[in-house]
Amino acid sequence: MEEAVMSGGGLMSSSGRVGTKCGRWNPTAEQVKVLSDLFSSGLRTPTTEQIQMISSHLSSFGKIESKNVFYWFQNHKARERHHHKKRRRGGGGDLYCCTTTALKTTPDPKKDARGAGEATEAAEMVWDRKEREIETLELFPLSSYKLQEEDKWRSLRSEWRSEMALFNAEINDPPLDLRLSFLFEEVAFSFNGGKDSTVLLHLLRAEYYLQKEKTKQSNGNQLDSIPECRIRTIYFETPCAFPEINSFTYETASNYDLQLEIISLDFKSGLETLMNEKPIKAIFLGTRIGDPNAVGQEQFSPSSLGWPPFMRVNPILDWSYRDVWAFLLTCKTKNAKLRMFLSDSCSRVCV
Amino acid sequence: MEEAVMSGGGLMSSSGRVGTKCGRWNPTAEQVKVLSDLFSSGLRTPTTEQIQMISSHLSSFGKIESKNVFYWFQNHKARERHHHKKRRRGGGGDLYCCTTTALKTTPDPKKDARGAGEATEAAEMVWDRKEREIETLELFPLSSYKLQEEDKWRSLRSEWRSEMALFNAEINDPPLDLRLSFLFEEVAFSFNGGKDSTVLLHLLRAEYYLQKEKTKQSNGNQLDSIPECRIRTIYFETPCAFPEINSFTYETASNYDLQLEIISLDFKSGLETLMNEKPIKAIFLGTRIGDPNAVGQEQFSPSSLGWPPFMRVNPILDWSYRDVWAFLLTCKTKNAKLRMFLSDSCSRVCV
DNA sequence: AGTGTATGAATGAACG
DNA sequence: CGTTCATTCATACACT
Repeated sequence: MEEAVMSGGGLMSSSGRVGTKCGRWNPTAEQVKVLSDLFSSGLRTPTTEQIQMISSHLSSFGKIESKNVFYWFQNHKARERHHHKKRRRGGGGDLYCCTTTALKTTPDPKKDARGAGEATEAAEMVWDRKEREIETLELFPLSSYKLQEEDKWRSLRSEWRSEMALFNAEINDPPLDLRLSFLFEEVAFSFNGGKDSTVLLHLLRAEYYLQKEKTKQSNGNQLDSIPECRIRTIYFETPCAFPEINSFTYETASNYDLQLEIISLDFKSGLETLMNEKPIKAIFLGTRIGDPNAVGQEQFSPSSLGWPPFMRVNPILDWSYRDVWAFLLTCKTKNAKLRMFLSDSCSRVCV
Repeated sequence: MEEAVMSGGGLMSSSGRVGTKCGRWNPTAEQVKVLSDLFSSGLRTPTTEQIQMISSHLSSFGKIESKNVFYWFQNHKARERHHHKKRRRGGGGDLYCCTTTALKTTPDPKKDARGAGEATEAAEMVWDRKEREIETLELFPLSSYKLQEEDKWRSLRSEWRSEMALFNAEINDPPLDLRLSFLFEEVAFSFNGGKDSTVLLHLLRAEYYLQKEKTKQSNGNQLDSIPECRIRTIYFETPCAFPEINSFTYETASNYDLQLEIISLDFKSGLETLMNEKPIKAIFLGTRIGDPNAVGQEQFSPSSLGWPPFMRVNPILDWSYRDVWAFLLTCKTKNAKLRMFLSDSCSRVCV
């Protein structure tokens, strides 16, 4: 009984759809988020071109066809209307009648819970295009930071770790692990000279060297020196930036041997150009909660529509201002001397 | 965590859902019965209006929303189809393959069992809108009949009681207890002059006085006389009734000081009018198994769709014809002289 | 306490 | 565009 009835299609790459039978499209959490955002922005019946755009945009977050987008909007629209009708009529003296549309367009609380629960799972799927045997990198909680002054760090790290644990316990978000090979292949890092992205830079470098060391030891190869961390670094050069920021950025880049890829004018098309040269699946960002463009973002958030499709990864999204400062001071970063110049309005990029 | 996420609406009566977390709709046995009846009557995809009607009708038996009704029919239909398919396909050499549709439209044997098992529990919940400390009235088995000739009664009662016990054992239906205060508040009695409803009248009066006596004794108040039993009595006056029935009905009513509320033409709207004046949660009926309108009814059966919502209570549903006669003869009711005029087709009312 | 079944809820895919 | 079908997820409950 219970045969795999469908799957009439030919040989499609065994997309690691988790528990589902793959008979039909199963949107990832990111795809749903983009679609919902568009819907709540007012989009109801996208044109064919729009459907094409959205579909190709979303294809970065998982298997998808145009018709899926088409059906999604059609269903969502119809069900919104249906609910409205039911609300209006059944609104007699009954239980649920409040909340016009807003509550309905945003996913149900229950679905939210589900989405949160599956977030990492879905995010993992995006990375999960390659083999599994590779060592992983735990970003939450921070596993270790061996670059320097490891001892001074320990207290702070335990403090953070407890914060993380609390946070994770609250949102039921287990540590995210990313795979190093992918991390340094199709992933970029957005550096803007600000405190937050500097923190992120150190985190990435720390993890890089930590993992490299592990690999080296397990290989028994003690002679080769660890190659420098050369994560692809993108600098969105804002005209409003203070000169010090720019100079600090370049200085830092040379300090850490970063190959800055500078985008100055049109961020979107500039990024597109970069991604055409070499694909980018995800970009690490120093966004923190409270940032103007952090609204609606989570640790993993698909890029907004209109932008090239990629995953925005915000590892320090939940870091507090104090965390950042403690981190940087402990790191004795040059960044400290620039603190009076940094303002929130200029220190963020990318959407 | 795990708040009661939904029920965005305001103050809803704390629907005393038993063990469930109320996360989702949990239909009562009455609601399921109505829905199943409608389904087995052929209804598969009710229109929006029908859904509204059904929903508001069922809201008298417990918390319910329109979407619950919608989903219920959708699921029921789909699962019926699914089972059909499985039957057809898996017809290989397996256990159960016979019985085309007929068996499926009627509720599953297992579901039947559950329904029976929960019937009293759910019914109790309907009554359970008030406190619990009040004395209860056992209708099954008949607890006592102290009006008159108690002695002559005893044999018959024990006989009945054994029948009841057998019956109860078979359908696993423990004695139903109703609460007096509710019984004589939002409950009415349908009297039609027939033997059965006359029996029921005596039973109700008997229980009334019995309980009153108990209360009086426990209060130590021996002086006050017990007030007359004034249960609300509804008479559905059928034009086809023999003149003798009508006259007997009125005579009986005056004998027992009943305030007859007469409904003659349109039963439904007439009943609605009555219920608007003073709400009626349940109506006692003299329906017995074998009556034309007894099909599908149980001791507690929600009113049919199209009727105002109330609970039909059929205390003597399982009484035999002989039981009724024995009862009435022993009671020396005037009813006896009318026996030749009563026909089944004219002696039933209410659905 | 784990397991299976029944079923409420949701939603993708389509039909007319 | 409203409606309906098919499939799947999630949960309550029963059984052992």
